[in-house]
Amino acid sequence: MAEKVTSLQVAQLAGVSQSAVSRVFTPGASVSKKTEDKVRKAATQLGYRPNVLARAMVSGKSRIIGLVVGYLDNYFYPEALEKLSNALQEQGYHVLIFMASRSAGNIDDVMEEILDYQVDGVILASVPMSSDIAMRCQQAGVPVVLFNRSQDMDGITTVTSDNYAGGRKVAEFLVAGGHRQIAYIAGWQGASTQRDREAGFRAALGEAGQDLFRHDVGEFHTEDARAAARRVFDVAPDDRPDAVFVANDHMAFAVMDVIRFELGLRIPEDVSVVGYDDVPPAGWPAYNLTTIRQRANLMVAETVAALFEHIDTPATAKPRKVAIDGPLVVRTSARLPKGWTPQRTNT
Amino acid sequence: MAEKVTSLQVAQLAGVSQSAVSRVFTPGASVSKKTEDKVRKAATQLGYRPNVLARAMVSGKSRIIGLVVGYLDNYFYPEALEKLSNALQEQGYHVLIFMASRSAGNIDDVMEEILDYQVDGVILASVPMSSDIAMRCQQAGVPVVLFNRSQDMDGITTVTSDNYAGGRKVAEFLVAGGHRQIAYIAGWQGASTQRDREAGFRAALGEAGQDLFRHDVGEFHTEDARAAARRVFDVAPDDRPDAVFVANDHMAFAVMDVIRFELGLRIPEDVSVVGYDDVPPAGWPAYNLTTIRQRANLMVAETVAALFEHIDTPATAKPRKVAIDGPLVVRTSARLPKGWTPQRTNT
DNA sequence: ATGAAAGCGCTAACAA
DNA sequence: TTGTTAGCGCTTTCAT
Repeated sequence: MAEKVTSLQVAQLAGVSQSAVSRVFTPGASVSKKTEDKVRKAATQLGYRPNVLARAMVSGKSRIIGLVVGYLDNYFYPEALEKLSNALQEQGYHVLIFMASRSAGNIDDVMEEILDYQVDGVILASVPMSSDIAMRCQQAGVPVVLFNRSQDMDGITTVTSDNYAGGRKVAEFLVAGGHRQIAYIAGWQGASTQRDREAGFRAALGEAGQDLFRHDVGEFHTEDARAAARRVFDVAPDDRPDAVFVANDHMAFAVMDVIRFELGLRIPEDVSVVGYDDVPPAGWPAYNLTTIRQRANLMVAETVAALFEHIDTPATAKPRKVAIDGPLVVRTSARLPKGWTPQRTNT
Repeated sequence: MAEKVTSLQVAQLAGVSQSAVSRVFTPGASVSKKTEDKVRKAATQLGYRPNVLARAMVSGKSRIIGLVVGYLDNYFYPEALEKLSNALQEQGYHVLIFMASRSAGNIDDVMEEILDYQVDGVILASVPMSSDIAMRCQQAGVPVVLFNRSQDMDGITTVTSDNYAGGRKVAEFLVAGGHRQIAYIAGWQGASTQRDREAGFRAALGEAGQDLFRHDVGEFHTEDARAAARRVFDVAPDDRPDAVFVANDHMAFAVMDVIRFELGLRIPEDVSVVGYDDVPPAGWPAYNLTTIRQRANLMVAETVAALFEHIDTPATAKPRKVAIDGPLVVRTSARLPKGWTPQRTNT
């Protein structure tokens, strides 16, 4: 079992000073080709690799990014997590995960813990009380960016899709499709994503001269969404909405299941359904859900860029609110306005 | 912005030595009640928290567990990741994520990186070449456990569901259901999970006097599974299997979609489909997939327990292969043998 | 029970 | 370009 190899051992084998070894492994340090060769040879021979923790102690940079995530039920998050982690890895950073959800009682504890690791930055994804936590980080001098949550509070960088515009697009699409009794099933009201989607949706509906026909809340949870769907659709035919915008795909699947399999209604003939996120199952033929795409790649790229900006140039980096436009992906869960055609399935 | 507070500052404020402060924050050290009170008071006042990295340097324990994961497409992994992270957090450990998949070209690089962080242990989940990597860890003196992968190689602790037994159960269920032309759609052959499921399935089929009617490979990927489904089912009715066991749920959804929506066949009247994993969408009414449940909670508990055993008592901990039995969850995607009833949906 | 002192493995001035 | 030196913040003997 290969024991720990230190830079000192490498130095001795190579016949140079310990600092010479350090320099070889420090990008941008000045070492002669000859020394470098000797050191690399010795290092390889011994299987030496610099100790990240020791380096972090003295340099103050751990190359660790804390990622706080509430839950992974919504399949948008596994995707985002994977991309985030990959993007960070490419920059030589790594992700320390903190589940802020269930068991982990106190979110404050989680924050303490995360700061104990001297992380270089923090990404908050789908976390309740994001703003409080974000402030704590700021105060501790740790750069933060909120992923898929925005906050009124200034001074915090946030990256989201353009939820307001997305909500508008859905309303316009549904109105163009000839719907006149349009319902909305909301997510958790504490989430800015939910509020913005609803606001955009209502605004565009209003401009088209329509009011929301029905409103209910699914809290972003499957079971709550199911219950909401029953309240909204298990009614006399005349009271039934002819279309529903569900605040995210995760809930939309549950809503579709209730509509089709419990109530025996047809989609989209009896009811049009539109979701938000475009997670993979939305493209599965069993759902074929028309939905707003959240462009995870772009959101991740912006998040990482903003975070590094704050890390590298804390003085000049200013907080910004990035909202990335997402297209409406037209499939078959909602009636098509004239002239529209659905996208090919499973792209 | 609160600057870093050191134990020395706390010591000075409390009027004690720096070591006293250290002892207060070291479980099981000997400090008088009086000293402890003074220190805690000063610590709270200053907002002091021990620096995990510095502690790791001297103690040699980072309280970081490296989690290497190949991909998160299969929705079993987000669930496992969440539970794993929670379980570890409860023990005061945290998870450093390494995506071993796509972009990250060389898996060896990933391993180097992970060891650079002086992790106390490594969990490998769904990683190609697991055994090589695991050996590398062992050699570096870092405890490893393979999650949801097993290896012939001795000396490595692995935790899986009992894939062989699971495969058997499916075969027995399908045979009891009166099927006589039973197909199998395999996952990636490099995965022990795939091999064991297939082996168990074939064995029980053989004991019932049946041969596999058709065999194809879906590689655990949606698109490959779809293609396999077409090859297997888009044939003359007599050549068509009357049942198929798909190596995991993720592929089973794709297979069901092809069978129902491309080929217009009915499930389970024309074809019975059984999967493996029991991920959440399996319980969604649009699929209602009969499948073997992987008990994530148990698997996680065993994984964490085994890992800590190796960390805490490296001398006496011996490698073991844990295989956790998983029940067949009977839903409606496969014809019921006499006397069987489907479980309630969405449990 | 407590303090002093010696590092953990490394980077970053500072000289040379 | 290179070696020497001084720590980073903490735990852990070793005395007291």
